[in-house]
Amino acid sequence: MRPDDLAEVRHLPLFRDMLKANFDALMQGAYAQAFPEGLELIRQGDPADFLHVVLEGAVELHAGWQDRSCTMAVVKPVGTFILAACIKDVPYLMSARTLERSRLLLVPASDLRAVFRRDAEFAVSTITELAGCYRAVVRHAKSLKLRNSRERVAAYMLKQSQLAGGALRFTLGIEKRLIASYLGMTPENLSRALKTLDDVGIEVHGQMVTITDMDRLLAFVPPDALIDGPDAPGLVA
Amino acid sequence: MRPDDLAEVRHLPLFRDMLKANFDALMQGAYAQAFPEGLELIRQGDPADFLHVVLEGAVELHAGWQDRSCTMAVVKPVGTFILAACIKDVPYLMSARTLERSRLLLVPASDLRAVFRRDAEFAVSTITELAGCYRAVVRHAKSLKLRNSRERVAAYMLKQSQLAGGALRFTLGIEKRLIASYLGMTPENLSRALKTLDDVGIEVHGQMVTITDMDRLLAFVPPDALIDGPDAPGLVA
DNA sequence: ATATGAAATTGATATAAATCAATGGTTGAG
DNA sequence: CTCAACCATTGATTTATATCAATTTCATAT
Repeated sequence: MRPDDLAEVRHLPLFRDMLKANFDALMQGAYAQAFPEGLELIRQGDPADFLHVVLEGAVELHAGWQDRSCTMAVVKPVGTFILAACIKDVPYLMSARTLERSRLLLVPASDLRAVFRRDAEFAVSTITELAGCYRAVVRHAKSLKLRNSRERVAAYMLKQSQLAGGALRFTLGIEKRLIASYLGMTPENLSRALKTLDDVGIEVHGQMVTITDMDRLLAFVPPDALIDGPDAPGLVA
Repeated sequence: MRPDDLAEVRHLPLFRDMLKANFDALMQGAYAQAFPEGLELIRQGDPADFLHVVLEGAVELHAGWQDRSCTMAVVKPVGTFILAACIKDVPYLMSARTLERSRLLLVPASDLRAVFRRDAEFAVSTITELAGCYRAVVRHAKSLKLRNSRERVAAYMLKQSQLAGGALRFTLGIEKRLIASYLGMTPENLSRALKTLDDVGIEVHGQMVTITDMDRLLAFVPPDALIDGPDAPGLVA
């Protein structure tokens, strides 16, 4: 594991407030590893052995039932995933696969549980991180239940624009089929929705998104801090 | 606040492992109060001042956007809600209203935050509680994305049967319009879905549900521990 | 460059679900 | 007991979305 990785991990909200000795102990048992694109890192139902931290690349969290599956989130550097399962020592609810070549830090779940019992600051950070994750999923569920697919797409684009620093022009960064699945619709439906969204000020060509009329976009999907608000760090989709 | 309430609260997973002194201190600042039916206890967007514990009655958590709204959960005794907002000291993502006359325990959020900083056991309990809440919402989102409305209804009935100790006959306990909203569908659609579900072994008359053919029901919605698994205590719908 | 395979788009159609409208049933207040 | 209000149901219809099928586009490996 590279020293600058260590520094970056140390700066994560989850790790930055804990005692140095405890951080070092955690990292002692952890290891960084590179994985090729398309690798299934964990499968839903597996026992939760490691907290995963994305150092480089991108990881898709997805879930399946019967023969169906859907994208639940995409995590980019520097974000963590499956903290909750590790803490409760129960099976993962979601699977994870690399979307590109990725480097991950794997922190043994048992170490995690041991450390937050003796480091109050780390316990507080864990609480805050989990609360953030919880709220992110609640927002996702609200979006699914309160908006139709066209509105979800528009809100998604608006949010990506904000993540890009308010740019009116940005690239999507992930495949449209993943966005579609994340937003709870088919790729065909997303494609059609995007075409009709020029009515409200969004134009998309390939990976490039241009917001041609922010006022109309804002009128169409009034952004709501209680749905579109800031997520946990590293959580892209 | 009644002594037996106190005992019941003390037995909650969230509170049972903390030091007695700290529990007493928390309860010192807390107060129990009865509310009439249909009262809006909190509104989404409000600052999070109190952790709520349902001692008696039932509380609906719901969310709104534009002119729409939907039920996100129903909490019955003895369950807590809006822990995450209290911890992060940020606005509530959901509103809450009493479904019937209810008695609640209100614990000041600031006390909460102070106590888990000095009581490691309480911090661990909070972590575990939050992880459970997180997983409950993830399951809800998975259900919304992976199942159609008929399947969600069938799975809901199956789960209620299990909550009723595996009974093949049980009462719903909440209004159908709430169930519909919770499951992400209209009341009309729920009504129709229920009628067609006799095909797979479910019959509903009023509030009474009878599972007439468990095998067929299980074949139709193979229950999945990663979706239908046990929720946080007190979380009914 | 060209061939290959996956993603994205497009069109046609089917299905699921929402909406609108009307009716019947239940509950609680007076 | 009767009425009013709300919930639940039912039917007719519209709308949203999924599905199926066929191209086209794009990225990549050869």
